[in-house]
Amino acid sequence: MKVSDKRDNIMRAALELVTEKGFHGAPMSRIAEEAGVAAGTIYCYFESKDTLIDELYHELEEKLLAVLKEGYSTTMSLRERFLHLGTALLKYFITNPACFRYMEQYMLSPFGTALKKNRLLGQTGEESIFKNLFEDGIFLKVLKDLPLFIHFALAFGPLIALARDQTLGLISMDDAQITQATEACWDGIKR
Amino acid sequence: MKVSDKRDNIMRAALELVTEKGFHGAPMSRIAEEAGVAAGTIYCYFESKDTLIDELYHELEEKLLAVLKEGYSTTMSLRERFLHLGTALLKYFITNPACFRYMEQYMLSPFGTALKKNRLLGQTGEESIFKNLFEDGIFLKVLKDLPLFIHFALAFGPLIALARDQTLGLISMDDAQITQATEACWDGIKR
DNA sequence: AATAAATGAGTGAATATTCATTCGCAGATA
DNA sequence: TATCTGCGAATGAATATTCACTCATTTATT
Repeated sequence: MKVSDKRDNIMRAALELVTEKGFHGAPMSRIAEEAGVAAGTIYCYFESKDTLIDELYHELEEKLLAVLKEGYSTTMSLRERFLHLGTALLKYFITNPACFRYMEQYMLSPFGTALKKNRLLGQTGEESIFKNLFEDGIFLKVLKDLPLFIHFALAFGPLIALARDQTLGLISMDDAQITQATEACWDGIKR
Repeated sequence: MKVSDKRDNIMRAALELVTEKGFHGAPMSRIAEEAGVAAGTIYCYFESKDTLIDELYHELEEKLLAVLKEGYSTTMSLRERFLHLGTALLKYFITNPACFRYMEQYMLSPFGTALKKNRLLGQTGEESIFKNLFEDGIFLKVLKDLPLFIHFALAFGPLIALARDQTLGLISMDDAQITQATEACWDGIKR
């Protein structure tokens, strides 16, 4: 087994366990077991459980961001840009439920709130691509003249809620419904 | 100290600690300490930590539901009914941040997902009042012809997102913004 | 005095992390 | 080629901590 394989296996095991049982249902011992690795080995790759959790989050976010950018261009109309990002986000979460559940748990934990506070200053991550879209829309008077944070809530809130219900197995959406839901979000933010 | 005071103090302490540090940052020993009570005393009132957590949630939900029903009447127009409920919900969460943060944590934990699954069958709790509203709106062709769960997501998603950001101290909304946000939610669900 | 309520040190299980030891193998040596 | 050597990677038993929960005892109430 190669060095990088071990790191990947640890990541995979952590993702799976945290997703299924939550942060506290994922002890390092079980992560190690699941990864086919000794308990101490994790500490060859990660300083602590906290850094493992952090690094996994940032890796997932990077992948998500890459997917959102696929086929995205600022030359499209604002509505097209929004629909592209919204449906891509929802579809990605639905086809990668573990990713969604991990990111959501992270975001609601002390880790995530700390991250959010930092990002209020210099914007990074997936948020800036949406920020640009909303700012353009407000300037061009296509979107309502509301604070950015309300636009974020109106756009993301429903999509996250749907992703959650779907990954929990409470509902099952098809592509048409995904589009309908994203269009309704647009109705919420558009002027 | 009266018997009921002790129970209330335990509840208050649990709410405060869970709100600030999460379920796992709220060990029974600290809840007892914060409540001014011995560790064993909690077990005079609650069978286990789990039942304490459950009972606290249901108590908070009951209070919230009572507030939402204040001044609510099905004789109002659908839009008025929705704006009443939406703004009342958001205002209540903003003025009771601990309540919001507790309920959100609960809902995302295994406790909450179990509860949600049960409620899919026989509807109870705060959901039924919204369910009636949405069903009326769809029947009267005032709302989009979408599955109920999408309406729930469109209506609650943004409000919850805003309540979260506000209770985390990331934003600060005034009454006008609360109304604007709720009106935008209406735009999302209306035909 | 009799009963009930409250106490808090104690118990055992679980957990994150450490560290003395082992392992595997890339080069060096003969 | 065959053997040795050094070293970082990997190990997993041991450690120290934390936690939910118990129960013999004390305190309050009637």
